[in-house]
Amino acid sequence: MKAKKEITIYDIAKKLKYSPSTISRALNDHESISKNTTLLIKKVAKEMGYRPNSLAASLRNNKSKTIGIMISRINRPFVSSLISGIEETARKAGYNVIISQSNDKYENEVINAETLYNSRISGLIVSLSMETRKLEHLRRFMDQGIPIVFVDRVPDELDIHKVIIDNYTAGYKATQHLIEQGCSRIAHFAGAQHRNVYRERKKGYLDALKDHHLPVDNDLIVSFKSLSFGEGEKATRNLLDLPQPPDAIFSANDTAAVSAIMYAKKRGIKIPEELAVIGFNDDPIASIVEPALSTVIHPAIKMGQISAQRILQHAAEEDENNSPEVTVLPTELLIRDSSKKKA
Amino acid sequence: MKAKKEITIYDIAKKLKYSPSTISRALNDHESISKNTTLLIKKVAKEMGYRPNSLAASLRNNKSKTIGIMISRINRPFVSSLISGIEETARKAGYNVIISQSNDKYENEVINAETLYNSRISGLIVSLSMETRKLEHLRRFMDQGIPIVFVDRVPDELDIHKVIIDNYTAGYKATQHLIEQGCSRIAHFAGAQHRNVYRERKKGYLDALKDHHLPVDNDLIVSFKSLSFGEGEKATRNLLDLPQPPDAIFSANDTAAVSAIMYAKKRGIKIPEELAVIGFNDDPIASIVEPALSTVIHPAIKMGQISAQRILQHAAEEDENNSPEVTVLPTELLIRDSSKKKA
DNA sequence: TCGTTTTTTGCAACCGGTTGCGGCTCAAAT
DNA sequence: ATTTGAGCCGCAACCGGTTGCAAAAAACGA
Repeated sequence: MKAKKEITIYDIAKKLKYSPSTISRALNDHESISKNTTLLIKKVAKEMGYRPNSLAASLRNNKSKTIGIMISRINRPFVSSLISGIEETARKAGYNVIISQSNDKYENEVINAETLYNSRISGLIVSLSMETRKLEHLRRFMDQGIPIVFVDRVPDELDIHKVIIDNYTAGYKATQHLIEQGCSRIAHFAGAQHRNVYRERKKGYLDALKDHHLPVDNDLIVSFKSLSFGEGEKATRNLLDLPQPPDAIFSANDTAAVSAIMYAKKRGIKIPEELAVIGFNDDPIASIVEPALSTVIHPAIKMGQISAQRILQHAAEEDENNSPEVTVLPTELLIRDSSKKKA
Repeated sequence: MKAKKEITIYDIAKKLKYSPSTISRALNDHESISKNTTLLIKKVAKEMGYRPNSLAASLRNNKSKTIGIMISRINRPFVSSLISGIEETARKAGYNVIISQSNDKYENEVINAETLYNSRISGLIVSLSMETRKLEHLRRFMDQGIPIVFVDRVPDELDIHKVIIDNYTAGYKATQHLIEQGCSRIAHFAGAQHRNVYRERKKGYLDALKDHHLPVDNDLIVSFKSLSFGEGEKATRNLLDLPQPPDAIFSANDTAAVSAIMYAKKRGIKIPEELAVIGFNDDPIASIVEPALSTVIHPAIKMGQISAQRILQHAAEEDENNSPEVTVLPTELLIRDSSKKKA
């Protein structure tokens, strides 16, 4: 249990009769150190088993090679894939990733922001909690020039970095697909409307109806709090009990869509003949439910990769030409059996 | 973009005419500082907007308040729940969590271990990659007295901290349940046998058969590489093509179990009448597939919480009475329709 | 009142890299 | 021979807390 002494640059310096500054510079490939010395120092460093103390460097630079992530909850398919993408690219660049969950509570997000700030992260990737409406808790990062990239659930502000999908078009296409299958009373499971993703999906839905001269029936638009399984069942029951029940549902997520399918089947409703269903996300459950759920593919891992790249790229540039970039990734409609009325 | 100056303990010291040492001690509730001064200092610190620079403290202590996690892949239901539990308890204690994925490659695990080590984490939680057979890459942590807690996929060594479930009993009970349903030719989808979890589940399966005087037929035991959906389908096909096909399957995970159900149904096999199926993990897909999959519940979040607590507790104790603890959590058999032959 | 104990606080070194600025060396230019 | 300058490298301060040891202050006892 004796803690073996760590090798420092001072040890290398002493051994090689160089100054610590030279060792430091050599290890960082500083140009003002000759090729030969650099090579020698690196060789000896390796031999001695030197490993850099990133804490010391971080302290000096007041910046740790770490990317912070703020998300709602890790154990959701979309989120964990997102993180997976971030972690992968961050690590390749020698960055660590630290994670904080808000559990969709604004309050937690504020606390986590503070903690992450104190950790001197060099960049922050945020997918907003369901509750969040203000960005005050993130102001500090901006003031300090710490790059923030918003991903998926982003604020409406314009001059910020975003990595999103085209929710509007996805919603439009999903609805249009249902219309093309011959559906005319299409219900929509809508998420919280102050979150861009759900608002855009709904807008796409509405415009698709409009463009195809279908009436908008507010009874068919259900506002969800969390798009959970239970909520989905209840909503489906209400819809099916309507005097004129819908002949299709476009749900803003897969969980609710699957619950609709399962509940409707229990009632003896034929899917997709009597009720076509399409979801959003392509969660694993989408391909398991029967009939398999048509859905919109969300490039979660890629979104994570791109978000991380933005941070890394910002960290690499010494000057701060921070023109906020908005990246919109394409989605894809994945048609399975739950919406395929025509052969 | 002007980086506002951070408040340090020196600023507080100057303002209050105390020395930085006193400030530092007061903020850490050091006993040798009088109650009054402590209170005063804390008040002023708050007023001035002081926030501790954990990097500096970490450097001095050569230990950052950070827990490292090594797992295979984040985007798997069990793993993301595990992390969720770790993150939650770690954060409550003021610790950060940094994550590294091995993608089930030993090579990556080695690299990640090195990176985490260099980050001066104060503890490490590890669920081994599928490939890992040696622990050399973790030796460094042990030598430095950095606590390691293994979770779920753990090594066979005895004198280490482990948080696991009783895979043997779970496997035994799952198999026994199938036997009680009247099944006599029970197949097993087994995972890599050098990983404790899969080995134990198989042992439970074998012992259950033995105890109920059922023969062990090696044709009915399929060795999987990764227990994936594709592998599951193929294995099921082979089993059903057998002269004497099985009347039940106990799969070491849900993915393969679900694939078996779906494939068998496609062949017109009745579940559970002709083929009873039981899985492991209770992934979301388990409750979606039809008939719903019986499975073994894995307390993933709790496992994460306990693992984190172990680390925190070790960090709290100044003396190192490191008697390795092994925590075995109970599992529960969740009987759904896929295995319910009798009413 | 004065020495002794206990409490409270300060000094200064330390953790391990990083970096502005200045110095030294040696070759090319004048 | 002297100047100039490019190439290499070292000095020393710095990042912001932490802590052993000693000193100062307060409390106590005789």
